[in-house]
Amino acid sequence: MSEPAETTTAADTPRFRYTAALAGDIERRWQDFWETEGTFDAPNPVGELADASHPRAGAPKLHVQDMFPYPSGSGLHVGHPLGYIGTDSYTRYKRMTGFNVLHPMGFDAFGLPAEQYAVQTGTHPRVTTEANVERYRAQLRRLGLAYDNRRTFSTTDEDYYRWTQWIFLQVFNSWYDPEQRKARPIDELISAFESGARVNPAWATATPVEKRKIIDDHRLAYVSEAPVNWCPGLGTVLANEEVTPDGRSERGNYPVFKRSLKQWMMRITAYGDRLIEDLDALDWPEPVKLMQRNWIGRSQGAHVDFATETGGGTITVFTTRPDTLFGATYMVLAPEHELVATLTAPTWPSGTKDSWTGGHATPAEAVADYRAKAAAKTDEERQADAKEKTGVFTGAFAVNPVNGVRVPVFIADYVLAGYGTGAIMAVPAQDTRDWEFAEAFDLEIIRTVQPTDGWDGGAFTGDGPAINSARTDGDLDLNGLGVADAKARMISWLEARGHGTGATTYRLRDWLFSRQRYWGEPFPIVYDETGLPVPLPDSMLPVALPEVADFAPRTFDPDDADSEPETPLSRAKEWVEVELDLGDGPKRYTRETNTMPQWAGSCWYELRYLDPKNDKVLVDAANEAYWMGPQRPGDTGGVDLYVGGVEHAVLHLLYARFWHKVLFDLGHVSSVEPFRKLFNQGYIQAYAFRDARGIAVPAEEVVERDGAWYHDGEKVTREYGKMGKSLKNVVTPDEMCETYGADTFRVYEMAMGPLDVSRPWDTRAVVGSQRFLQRAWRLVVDEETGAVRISDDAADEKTRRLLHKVIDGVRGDMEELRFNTAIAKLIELTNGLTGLAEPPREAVEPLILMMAPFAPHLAEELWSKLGHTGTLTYADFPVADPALLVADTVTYPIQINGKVRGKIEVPADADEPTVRAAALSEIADHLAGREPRKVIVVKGRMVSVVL
RNA sequence: GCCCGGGUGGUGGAAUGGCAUACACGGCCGCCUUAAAAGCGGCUGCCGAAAGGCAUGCGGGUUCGACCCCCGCCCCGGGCACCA
Repeated sequence: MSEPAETTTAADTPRFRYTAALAGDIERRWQDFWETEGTFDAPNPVGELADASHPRAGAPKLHVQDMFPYPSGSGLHVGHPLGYIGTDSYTRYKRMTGFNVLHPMGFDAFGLPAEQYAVQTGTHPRVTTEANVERYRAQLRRLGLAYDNRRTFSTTDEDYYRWTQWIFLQVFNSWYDPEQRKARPIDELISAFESGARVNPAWATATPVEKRKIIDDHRLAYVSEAPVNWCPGLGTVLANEEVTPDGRSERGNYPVFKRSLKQWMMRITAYGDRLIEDLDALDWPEPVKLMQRNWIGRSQGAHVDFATETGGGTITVFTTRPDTLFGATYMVLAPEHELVATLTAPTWPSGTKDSWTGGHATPAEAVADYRAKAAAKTDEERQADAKEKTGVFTGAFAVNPVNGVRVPVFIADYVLAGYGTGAIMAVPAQDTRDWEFAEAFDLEIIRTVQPTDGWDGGAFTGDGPAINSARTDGDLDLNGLGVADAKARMISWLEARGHGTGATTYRLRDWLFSRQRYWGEPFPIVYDETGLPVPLPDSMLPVALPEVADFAPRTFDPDDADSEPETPLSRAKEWVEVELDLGDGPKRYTRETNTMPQWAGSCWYELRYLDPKNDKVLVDAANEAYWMGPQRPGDTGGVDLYVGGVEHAVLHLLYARFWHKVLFDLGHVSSVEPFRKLFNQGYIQAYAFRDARGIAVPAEEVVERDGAWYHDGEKVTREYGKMGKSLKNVVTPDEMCETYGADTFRVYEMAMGPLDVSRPWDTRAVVGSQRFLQRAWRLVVDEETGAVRISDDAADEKTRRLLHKVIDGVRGDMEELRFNTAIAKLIELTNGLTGLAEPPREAVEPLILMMAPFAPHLAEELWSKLGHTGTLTYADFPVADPALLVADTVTYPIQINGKVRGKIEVPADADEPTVRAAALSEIADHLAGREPRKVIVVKGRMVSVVL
């Protein structure tokens, strides 16, 4: 390396001080070096990226990945790279401990903002997106992040989305076999129907088109006419996961309506059980696992059939508490339930209470009125009204199958059409909602579980012995059984008598997979004259996005629920209408004009990093097995460490797991899960300031005086939140690199707290990290002359002990991602060395190696100044000498009744009686002749005396 | 309402049963400087002149000893919310 260019600084700043300018010079040089040398290229076992001569070829592997960013137009602020710097520090450390490290970075570049910008300005989304990606690359490069640059891509690259489309075809060409609990090729289902191995009564007589429909209904990707979330304001439909609990779009906050529309779906529900069960094997934060469990919402219980008296058919309910069936005193259907019309009685039966009729003369009127009111309510209003139970009696009665008792049937909006069967048996004694309804409508309450002593009334949902739960004929008696046993007994009775079956239901719905947008992956699907979908062969991939004049989907008045989606691609007429030869000669086809949701590209990118140049397969089996395969029996495989924000807990992470499992079932990957270990980093937030009018003022211009804040002499108020343009509190990594240098910025971000904790940004405090690096620099370089001032003499005993204590501590911290405490220890070591006239090489070299993960440019520079050639990337991380970790003397604090009253220093190997005697003599004054009641000596720790 | 996570100096944080407040910021004092900045050194939990006392959200408990374990409560952040 060449000597640094002379830095221009104030006249009296020492010429060789580690200033921002010098740091910038060092950083640029090393970034160029790393890039030219391909320093961070990780060798694959096979293929184009294999390299048997690499220092880590064949070494134990480590695959660490960040959730890749969407490259937004405003670039990075200091909060964005927190996780990237964390994984970079960790992987640089692991490289030095012998691992072959894969740490790639890419860009999730399809998505709404580029499209909306395109709509406003007419700029093609590809142009905007590529410019943003270049800006991100430059910003990340400047931070010295050690990526394997051969493995980077954007999801918008044709080479990439070609494989996204290929995976879609895999999903489309599969069905889920519940017996084998896995996806299988659709051809196997067709063969099974043909041979009769699987019985489908309609198959034998079906026409070819009908057979296609039957098959299409089994595919894992399918078109369905079903209620979906239609968002007129965005002009597109949305997945359930993209709709907020108050019924609005997560992006844009527009109203969302339930509309029945023909859309692509993915059968993620088939994987509900496996998605829940396999969570147990993952090393993920518990809250994220819990959110996924809740979202999937598996509940186990039974379907129970209730006969109806009026000939309206059988009402099937789902219940998690079949044990309480003797306490079912009424039933409720969702207002939209299909049996409501046929059930509703012509007149009010005798015994109808006034409160049940809603003031109407006939059940039909009451039902019609209630249904109209319920339909008019938005989800939001429905929730707001949730406290008060409403409903009306249908005039119909059903028969409780367990004891033959007649129970009235109501409709009420507290029962949801979309969950279970849309109908419930109501057991007020054991269900809070049913209790509230029963009180409001004066219905009977029969306890079937004995509440605990002192229960003050209300529904009892806990465990207890069953009561009032026996048939008079002795055929069934649950009394005395606990809830679990009673459930099991009841289910077997229902099954034996044909009244019901054990059952499991899910809250999870199938994944709505099509969007009415331009900037997304086109579907590799065309439609023939039957209107049924036809998959394109692999040879026709990629299906490239066509050029269009107008990128916008048709949007509507956000409240216009009856509007119809219209896709941008449908306007590219010459693209949509196409002649193809799909095996039976050239024919006219119509292309699918929806595009895939933004999640598609991020559903599998962890796999493409493994083998990004491969144009034969998605990922070579040997490369996949090496980087992501299971490491031992029972292991799920997957990325060894995946770092990102908790906001993707159910969206991205659920979809990616689903796709990965399909690919596993079809034999394309050996790992069962995409991400073995997940880590949620915290957020860096910032203070923002507003003046008296409530307008945000530039945060950097605000000064603090006596606990108040002022801007231009005017008092302003402070708030805490995200960094953003509108709050005028954005701080960028570029500014930090300019003012302090990238290494200082990196050290500061890692030192300011644990990686998983959110915290406020404080530019003023960055100088502390710069001072640390300056002190370390000064250990090696004379600031005035630039000469290396290291001594080759042995370190003194004290220095040596400090060094090895720090090595030991830093290794432990690095393994556990405790970067803040690792840096604190490095600062202690540095401070311990700065006092020495000539710092010993023996201690300085390990210090530099240990600093390398956090301040890689500085470390490389000092390493070469100490006479080493090339990079330290693959140098060995220091190892502590165990002999130097045990002290030869130990200081024991002495407590009297829990308060420290003295200290003694004794040889480390002193036995207990010696320590005890020394301690008692030390505190003789405090004892004043009294005999201690008890003396506890904790070896190596302390002495506790009780008076 | 239910389920998670958290509450430690002026600030970010350290300590997972054994000397509470490591490390850093800020503040104060000093060195250097014509001066300022930068840099370097010292002090800095609170009360108190000191001796000493008091401090890890609040109240109890277990223990020789509790920020740490247990019980009850308060506050902050997040998730879910009529899911039968």
